[in-house]
Amino acid sequence: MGRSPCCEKAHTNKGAWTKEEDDRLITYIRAHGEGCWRSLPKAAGLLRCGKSCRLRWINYLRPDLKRGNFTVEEDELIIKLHSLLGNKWSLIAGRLPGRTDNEIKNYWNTHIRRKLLSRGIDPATHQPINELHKPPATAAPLSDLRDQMDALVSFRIKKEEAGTEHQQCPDLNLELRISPPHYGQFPLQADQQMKSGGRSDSHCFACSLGVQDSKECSCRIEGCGDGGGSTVSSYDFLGLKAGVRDFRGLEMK
DNA sequence: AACAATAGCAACCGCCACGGA
DNA sequence: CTCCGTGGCGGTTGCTATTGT
Repeated sequence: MGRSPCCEKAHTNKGAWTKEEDDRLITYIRAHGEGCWRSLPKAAGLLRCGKSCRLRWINYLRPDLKRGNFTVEEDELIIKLHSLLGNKWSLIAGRLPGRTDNEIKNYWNTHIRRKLLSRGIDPATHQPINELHKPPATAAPLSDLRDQMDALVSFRIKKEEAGTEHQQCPDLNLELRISPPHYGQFPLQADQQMKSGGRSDSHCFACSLGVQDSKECSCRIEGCGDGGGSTVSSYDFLGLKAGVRDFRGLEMK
């Protein structure tokens, strides 16, 4: 038994969306909100698979999208975040209000990669290309790993470097910090986290990145943001392997 | 003007994590 | 604990627009 397809391919449209399809999707989501994507196409009268609807909505139709060119500040922020997070486009998008992971991914591949290469920087490693020709180091000693840990933990994007971006987006705290799961302050949650392998259902991604009191913040911790349902389910800090879901808090209000 | 090459981006595909049964 | 359905993510594809010859 193979994996069941996400939709009945024989009866679904593919390719570019028409204006009418867009209208149907928008109308449906405005009326019912983002619900079960699998059943949405049928309910909305669309011959599309749920995944396709979700993608179209998230990447193109959402009302809070910021269309248009990326600013220099956004450029630099993307580069910094990529150097920290790698190809975690959804995480990077979470730090750029109004931008989608797909948009950022495309922008990276078409513009920023070339920009970095022209600066003599390897876009994958963010190291000077010359450095790549040095003989590879042998297994990193523990002290080096510790240094890298420290660097990650204390990594900050300086506000002054971001300049106008911060002024334009006061909610965007550019003091980005990656830190190990925080257990001490919330003993009950810590217990839940331990039981679920480090996951938390109440500590949102915004908080874990140091953007408490922001619009992105959606956890229910006192003194935190205004809520909205986004959660961080896991964040493999050491490997920067994030299984972060639904952190954008973009439900229709 | 016609064609080829390249760039840009929307959309698709396959995999994986999560949560509920 | 395991299985399965679903949503989400990252990589890739393919179409269209633009630029070069």
